[in-house]
Amino acid sequence: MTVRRGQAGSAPPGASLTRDLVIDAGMQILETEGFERLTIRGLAAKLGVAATSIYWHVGDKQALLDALVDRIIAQLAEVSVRGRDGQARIISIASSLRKTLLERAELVALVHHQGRTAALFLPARRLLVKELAAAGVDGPAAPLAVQAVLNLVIGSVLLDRQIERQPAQRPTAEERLPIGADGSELPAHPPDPIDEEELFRYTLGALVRTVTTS
Amino acid sequence: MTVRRGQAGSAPPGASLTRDLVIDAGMQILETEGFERLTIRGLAAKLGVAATSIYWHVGDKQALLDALVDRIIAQLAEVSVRGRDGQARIISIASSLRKTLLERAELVALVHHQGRTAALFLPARRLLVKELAAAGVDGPAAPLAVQAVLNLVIGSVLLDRQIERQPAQRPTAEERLPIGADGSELPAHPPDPIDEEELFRYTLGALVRTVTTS
DNA sequence: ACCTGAACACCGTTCAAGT
DNA sequence: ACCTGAACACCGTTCAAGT
Repeated sequence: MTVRRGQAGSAPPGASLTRDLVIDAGMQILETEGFERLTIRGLAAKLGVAATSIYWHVGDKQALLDALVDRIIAQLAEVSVRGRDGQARIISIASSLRKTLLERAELVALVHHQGRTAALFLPARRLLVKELAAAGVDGPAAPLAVQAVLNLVIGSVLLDRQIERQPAQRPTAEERLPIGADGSELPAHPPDPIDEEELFRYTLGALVRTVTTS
Repeated sequence: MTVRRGQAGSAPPGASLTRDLVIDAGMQILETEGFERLTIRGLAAKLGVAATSIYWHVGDKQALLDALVDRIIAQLAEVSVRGRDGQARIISIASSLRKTLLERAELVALVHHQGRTAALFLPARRLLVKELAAAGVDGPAAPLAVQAVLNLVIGSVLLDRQIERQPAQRPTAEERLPIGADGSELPAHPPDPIDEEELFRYTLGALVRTVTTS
C-alpha cells in the first residue's frame, strides 16, 4: 500500500514528491494512454512539478523505463499450476502464463523491447524446470525443452498483440490476386480467422508430447 | 536497376529528386544507422534538400515507413524448398525462411512493428499450404498447421534479435539469489547459453511430426 | 510541379540558480 | 535536499511564398 495522489491535475498540498509517486504516475500514463504518450514532460505536468524534478527523483527516461519494467515484471510474476500428470501440469503452466501476459500485452511488449524478457519469465522457468524434472525429463534436453515452451508463449503473446492492433492487415496489390500465378486456388490469408488460443494449444501439445516421451 | 546517388553529402547536380531516390536513401539510413536515426530531417539533409521536400515526394513519416516496409517485404520474399519427403520439405521451408529473416532481423522487427507480418510471410504461407496438401494434410487442420509453423519462425526471429541486442540481460537482485527459496538448486538462467538454432529445430520437429501423422 | 524558409508544437536533457 | 526556469539540440508537420 503506497500513498495515492489524485487521478489528474496538480498534486494535493502537503504530499511531497517521491520516487515511488513518480513511478506510480508513470505506470498510470502507460496503462491509460500508452507508451507513446509517456513523456517526461507529460509525467511532470500530471504531477504538477517541473520536468526537471523527474530527473532528480528517478533519473533520465531510460531509468524511468527500467523502474516501470521492474514493476511490471513483479506484477506479472504469478503463475499457477494445475493438473495431475506431468503433461497436464506443464500445459497448465504455459497456458496460464499466456493468459496472464495477454491481458497486459502492451506491457509485455515494453518488457520485451527493453530486453528484460528473461526476467519476466523467471518464475515460470523455475516452475517448468521443477515439473519437467518430476516428469523424468533431465539431462541436456531439459533446458532446451523449457526454453521451447517459453518461446512458444512469448511468440504467441507478441503475435496476438499485433493481430489486436491491426485486425485487417493492409493488403498490398499482389496479395489481392484472386488466384495464384501457378493456377492453384490458394487463398492468401487463412479463410477463417484463426483461433489463436487453439493454435497455441496445438503447438504446445505437440511440443509437450515430444518432450515427455523422448 | 535504379539510379544511385553518392553515399553521403549533397546531391550531384543534374539529378532531380524522385520518390524512389528518397526511399533509397531512407533504406540506406535504416540499414546503416538503424531505425532510431531515421528522421525526416536527417533524410532530407542526406539528400541535400529541405525537409519539406520529403513531404512532397513521399508524404509524412508513416507514408515513408509504409514504403520502406513494402520494399523490405519484396526483398525478403524468396523462400527455398529442399528435400524428398513432405516432412523434410516443410522443415526446409521454415528453416530457410528463419535464416533469411535472421540476417535482417532489425528490418523484420520494423515490419512486425508496422503490422505487416502477414504480408511478409505470404510467399512462405503459399508454399507451406502447397506442401502440406501434397503431404496429405487438408481440412480445417491445414491452416492451423501452417500458422503454427509461421508463428514458430517469427517468434524465433523476434527473440533471437533480443538476445543479440542484450547478450547479458540485466539481472535484478532477486534473480541473483544463488539457491531457490524452496531449497532446490535451480539456476535462474539456463546453465549454458542455448543454441537458438537447435531450439528452433527441436520445436519445429515436434510440430511437423504431429502435423504429418494426425 | 517542385522546392524553400519560417513557424508551431512538441521532445529529452543540462545547468545555474533559487529555497 | 529539493525544485525551478531558461536554454540547447533535437523532432514531425503545416503553410505561405517563391520559381
